[in-house]
Amino acid sequence: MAVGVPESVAESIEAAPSSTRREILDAAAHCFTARGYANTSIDDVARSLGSTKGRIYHHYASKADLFADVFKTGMDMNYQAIMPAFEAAGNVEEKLVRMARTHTTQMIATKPYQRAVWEGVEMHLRGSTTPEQRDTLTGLLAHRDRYSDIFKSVISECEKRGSLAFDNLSIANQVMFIALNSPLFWYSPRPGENKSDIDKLVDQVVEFALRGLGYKGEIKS
Amino acid sequence: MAVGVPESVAESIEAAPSSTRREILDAAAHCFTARGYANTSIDDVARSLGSTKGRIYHHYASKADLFADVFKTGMDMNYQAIMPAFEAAGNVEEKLVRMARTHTTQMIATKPYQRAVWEGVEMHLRGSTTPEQRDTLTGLLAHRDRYSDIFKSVISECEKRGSLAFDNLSIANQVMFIALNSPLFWYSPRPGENKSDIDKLVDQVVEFALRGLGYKGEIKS
DNA sequence: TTGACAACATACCCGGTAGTATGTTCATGT
DNA sequence: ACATGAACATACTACCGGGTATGTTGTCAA
Repeated sequence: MAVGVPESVAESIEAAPSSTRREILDAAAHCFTARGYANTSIDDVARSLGSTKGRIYHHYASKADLFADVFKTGMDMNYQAIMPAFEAAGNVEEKLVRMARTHTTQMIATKPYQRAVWEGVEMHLRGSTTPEQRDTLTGLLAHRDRYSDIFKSVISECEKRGSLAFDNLSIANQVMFIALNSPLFWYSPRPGENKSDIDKLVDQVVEFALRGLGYKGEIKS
Repeated sequence: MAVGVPESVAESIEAAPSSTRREILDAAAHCFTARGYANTSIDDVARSLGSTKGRIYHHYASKADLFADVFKTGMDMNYQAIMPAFEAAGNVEEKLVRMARTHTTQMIATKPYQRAVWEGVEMHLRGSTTPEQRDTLTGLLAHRDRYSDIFKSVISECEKRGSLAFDNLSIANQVMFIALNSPLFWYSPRPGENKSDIDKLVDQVVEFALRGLGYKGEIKS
């Protein structure tokens, strides 16, 4: 299996949303992470914007649509963050390390969006209420699966070259992602924290994940 | 810091609930994991029992109380599963391996309860609505923190002895737990699956987690 | 036999929330 | 100047779900 970016991925990454939509998205992402999707009312999002429902329903047909846009925006940000690391020169191991670091850094930098993505995945594992929501979520999940497959292919290459060691590729990929995503559940910004502090956190997480995959090499860049 | 079981832990582990309460708990745990706490109505739980609200509200004062009992029951099951591994003879490394295997096996065996525990932790990270709920959850979380501390102390011992290597103890513990808990998010029982299949899954997860902590020794028992 | 209580079922209330229907304001093209 | 539509705000409806108030049934002790 060749390591390549599916065309469908690049095509489905959309341009940055308009300023007002972005404002709504930011507020929605924060509310969703703060209270969860089900416990967040549209009025909550509107209140945190200093406006009313009308504004949101003017731009989104339903609460589910708003959530879907948060989800997709979060995933798009991940693609854009990861692609340079994926396309850069160097051997597969260096590529994996860079991708892992970028991904984890991204989880911290855009945490509200990424928690929405996480909750979206959980909602899909259950059965979302209406069939239409189901279809929308399935499309979004396919988007995420392609993202996951990019990592999967890189990991598989490394394993073939003997720089990683694990039993089952899918399980290894799953556990790795959960480890890399773990800051979503225990990180919250400290006052007076700088980029170097975050880099140290990322280093620890990435080292854990790659060691878990059986990596023996150096990780610090 | 000596490795020991706080007395408060042993005391707060309660006897198995009565048969009818256990029946309600099982149904509630399944509904909560299937649809999430917020999306699960008391009527849903009652319907899955073939009865009505009245039965549940006769045993529990509120939805929050029902959830709290699911949470506590799940944690109690964890304690009871882990204790033999914790108190058994052998060096700290063997103890850690056995505890990790037991914990992960437990995540799979009692998945509905453990997902409720997970959601309870997330609910606590956010701000649960009423102050009373908040207090109840805080008490439950303390229960869970003590459980986490048992692992933490064992890990710390191993690190002092040089059999583990990581930067920050708390972060290492967090990421390890999330890795060990990961089957909660990707495992679902297959038809015709036997204990040996599950053991293999557990082996992979535990190997990932301990390698992530810097463990170099053997893991298979 | 009966009183009392546990273990439910039934019927109802009511607050919150998604969604809608209808203003209102302002900018822009003609 | 005026029409038009985008971008909201306001007011309202309908429903769902947590919680309660009130039956109903069986059991068991005295």
